Amino acid sequence: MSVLTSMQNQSVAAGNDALMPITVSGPSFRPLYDQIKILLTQSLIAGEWKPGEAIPSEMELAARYQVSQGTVRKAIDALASENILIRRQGKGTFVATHTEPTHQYRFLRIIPDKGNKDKVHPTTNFIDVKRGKASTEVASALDLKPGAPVTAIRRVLVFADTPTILEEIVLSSALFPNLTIERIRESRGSIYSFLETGYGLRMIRAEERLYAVAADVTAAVHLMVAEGTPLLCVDRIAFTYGDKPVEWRRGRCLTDGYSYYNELA
Amino acid sequence: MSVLTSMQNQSVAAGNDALMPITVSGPSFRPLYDQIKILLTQSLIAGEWKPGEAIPSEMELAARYQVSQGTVRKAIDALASENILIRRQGKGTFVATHTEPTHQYRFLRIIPDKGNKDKVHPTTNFIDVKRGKASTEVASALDLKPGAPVTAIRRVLVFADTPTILEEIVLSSALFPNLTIERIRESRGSIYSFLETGYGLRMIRAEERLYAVAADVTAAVHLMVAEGTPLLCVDRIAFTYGDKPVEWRRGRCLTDGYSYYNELA
DNA sequence: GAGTGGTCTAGACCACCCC
DNA sequence: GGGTGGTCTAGACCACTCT
Repeated sequence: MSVLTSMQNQSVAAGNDALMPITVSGPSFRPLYDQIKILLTQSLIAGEWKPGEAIPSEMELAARYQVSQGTVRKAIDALASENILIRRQGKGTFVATHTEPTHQYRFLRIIPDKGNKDKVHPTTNFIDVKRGKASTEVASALDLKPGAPVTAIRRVLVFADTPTILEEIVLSSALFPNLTIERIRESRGSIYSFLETGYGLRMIRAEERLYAVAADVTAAVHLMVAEGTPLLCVDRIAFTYGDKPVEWRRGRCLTDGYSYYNELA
Repeated sequence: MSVLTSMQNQSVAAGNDALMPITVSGPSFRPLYDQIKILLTQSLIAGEWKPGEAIPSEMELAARYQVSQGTVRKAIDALASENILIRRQGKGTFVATHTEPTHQYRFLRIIPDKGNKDKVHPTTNFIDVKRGKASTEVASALDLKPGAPVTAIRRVLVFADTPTILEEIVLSSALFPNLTIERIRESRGSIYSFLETGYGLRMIRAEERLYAVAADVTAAVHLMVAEGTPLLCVDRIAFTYGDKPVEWRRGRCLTDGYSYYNELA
């Protein structure tokens, strides 16, 4: 017995007068594939399928939700286009992960000015990891109370031997306990891949705001430029399932030979 | 007689031994809906349907290309997701246009820091429109010979009485003859809407590169700030149908109360 | 060969818009 | 009421992957 309400009654085989026409459709109408998309998302939140794992086949899901394969397909298509699931023909559909090399630096948009939009993978120098209280800015971004305990990571990304980005990353200490510089370092990967394996929280989406600032003393020192040098500042809020904000980040970037690349459609 | 090659033979009605199995499928396989997408794009390039107009209904197109409605649907879905076509339930499918108020500033990503991501529509002050020769940078961006004749437009976008963006827009004079400040001014709309109505060329996509610079004298004067003020520099190349680059643009933006907003997925 | 995702079809019906 | 896009189904077949 399905809990879902469909646009159509399943009166395809005519003469089925016994069935209640459930086409309430009511004030707010939700397509079936949308409801299934929500159910799938809930299973992802609940951890029924973990990052990297395969979800059940389309046929199995169709049977589970009592809908046709095509409807399941449409739900999966939507999640795949949001980079939450990954389809692989002949193999199955998988929960996306930041651990794969391909998705390692998925959110990094800084690329060299020359050289055909190829990303250059940076190396990372950690500065420190400190515990502190959330500023009002961070608190409102992460839906925390001002002053809530947070952990701040500072690091420098080095592109081809040039220190290029000074980053400050802030996470709720409640959500991510026991964050230490050693644990992050030994994970050897992106921060997101570390948070995924270490805390089971996957980032699926982010919002960024870009603006220009002059380098202060700290930035000047770490990026080895003169104080006052114009820097590209990138503020980011990253979200997990259910649009829950879990990371705040500010990167200050030396755009000398590098730039932030974006496509508009 | 269809020119298209399908994945399946239309041997649905069995016992059709006379038909040649066209399933060459060969080395490079192209889904039917992809081929139809290309045909639709060609019709758009040819100007068979102009911006703002409706294209034929899905049923008509299915009949024209000798495929099912579902296949046409998938082709249109792809074009709609690229903002090339716009679907309107109950009315039809339309060729997207920059003339509509909704799409007026589709490529503008600068929004106020406060106020929930609402775009503020700027007013425009034109500085000058000059003819000149393409620099090597512009020439390579627009696929022109270095030194080819171009027209450069300079203007300032004003947000809430604050001059915020100084823009330089470069277009091939061959493609866009007789560009004058008067014609642009009297068109009263975005540049892209003007180019669309005046020259029939529609921008469908753009690439941007962002970086930080210090304000030079010109920028300082027009944006009314001190020389050396950090500015967000946005270089853009805009493309028409067939990925043909037709506009080069550099905007220098005072990010004081405003920032460049971007979503990552 | 069995299983998975991917394509294509034909047909029924719903929601929306306009006459 | 008739047209358009939107949803949903059932079924056939293709392409890919692994065993």
